[in-house]
Amino acid sequence: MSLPHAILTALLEKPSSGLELTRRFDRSIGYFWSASHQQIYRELGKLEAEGYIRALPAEQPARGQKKSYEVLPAGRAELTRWTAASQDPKPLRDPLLLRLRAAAVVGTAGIEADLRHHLHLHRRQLAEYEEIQQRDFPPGSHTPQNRLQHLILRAGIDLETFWTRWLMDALEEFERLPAQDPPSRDSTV
Amino acid sequence: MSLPHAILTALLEKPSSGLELTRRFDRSIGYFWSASHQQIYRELGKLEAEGYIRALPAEQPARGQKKSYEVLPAGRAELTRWTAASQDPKPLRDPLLLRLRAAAVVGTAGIEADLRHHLHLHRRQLAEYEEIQQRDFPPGSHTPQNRLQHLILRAGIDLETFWTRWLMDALEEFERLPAQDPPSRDSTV
DNA sequence: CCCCACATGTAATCCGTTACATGATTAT
DNA sequence: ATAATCATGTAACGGATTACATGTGGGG
Repeated sequence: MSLPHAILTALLEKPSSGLELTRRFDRSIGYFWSASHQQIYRELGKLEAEGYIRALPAEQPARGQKKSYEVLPAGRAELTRWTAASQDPKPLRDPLLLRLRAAAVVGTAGIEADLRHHLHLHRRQLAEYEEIQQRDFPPGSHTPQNRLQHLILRAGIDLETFWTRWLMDALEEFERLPAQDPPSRDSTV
Repeated sequence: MSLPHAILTALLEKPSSGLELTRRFDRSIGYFWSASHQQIYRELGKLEAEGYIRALPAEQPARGQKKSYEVLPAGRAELTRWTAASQDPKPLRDPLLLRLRAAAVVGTAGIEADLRHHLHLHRRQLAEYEEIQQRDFPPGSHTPQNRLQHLILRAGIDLETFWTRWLMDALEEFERLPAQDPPSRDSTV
């Protein structure tokens, strides 16, 4: 149940139309909560029906016309409630680690190239975060709001740093590994 | 599309019944790909229908009776194919970071206790991983298979280490923060 | 005999993804 | 006029979660 609250947060920061939200979910907020435009439009409809947001009164009927939304008091209250409520962290779910585990059983053929690909993408993301850090959080800029935002960004930076290092480790391990492909302790195949 | 492959991997390691798989998904494999028993039973049905696995012939008809499965050659082939195929990493999705961002808008009241709770859980998970490391990967035990498994475990350890550190950082930040709750630059509420 | 744990499932709902549809505006 | 682009949606599907249902076997 996070998407509606992500949208409420974005709309509080700045009232927007569906497409503008979609754009913003490709940057800032999307760095840790992505969403497609279909999800966003559907959710905007629900939020409006529940009385959490409303369309800005600019008299646009329907399709093809821009339609901006703003948060109503009930929406802000709901977001406040959700922010303060306790939630358990979800267990980790990572396809790449799963694939490595599978590779330990059926052989590592082909996986190395993909590790390189992942490494490339994580490096790029890390560079993007570091650019943002230099631009938006120069040393000595700390209002309370800034501190929180910077804390969030640092999580992103540290996570990408972890993945980058771990993937380099993994690739090193693979180079040292005998290139044998299927361990095949199971010879029935 | 990872669950069926997680199940195939688990069944290759050891033929099992649905409940046994559920148990194993609460430990080892579940550390990076969790699944409920409902998901597992449904998926076992599909995998059997597709000819990837079969029930071990022990003549059990239906409900209440144990029913074990083993992987067929087609299943192993499919797992091999999937392991080698390239996949893009999914963008990060983390409700806690989202909540912090929301807190920067509607106030940080109540969130600190939950950060402590998360910290506790991550510390516990880290301790569990480290125990496994000492038990299963003592220094000097490196068959190729072991190296891969250890690599995967190290990812878990490093991730939990990251979260533990980051949460301690965050809590420190909160203590330094003025205890004001709603920044409320928006006074229309 | 009854209850509980073991074991296997079904049903309803929600969320996310993919593909497609439609209207309005602007440039050529 | 027409094509491209902006903008808002619909429909269909599949995976995950939650709640519930059903049957077996053993201990008290």
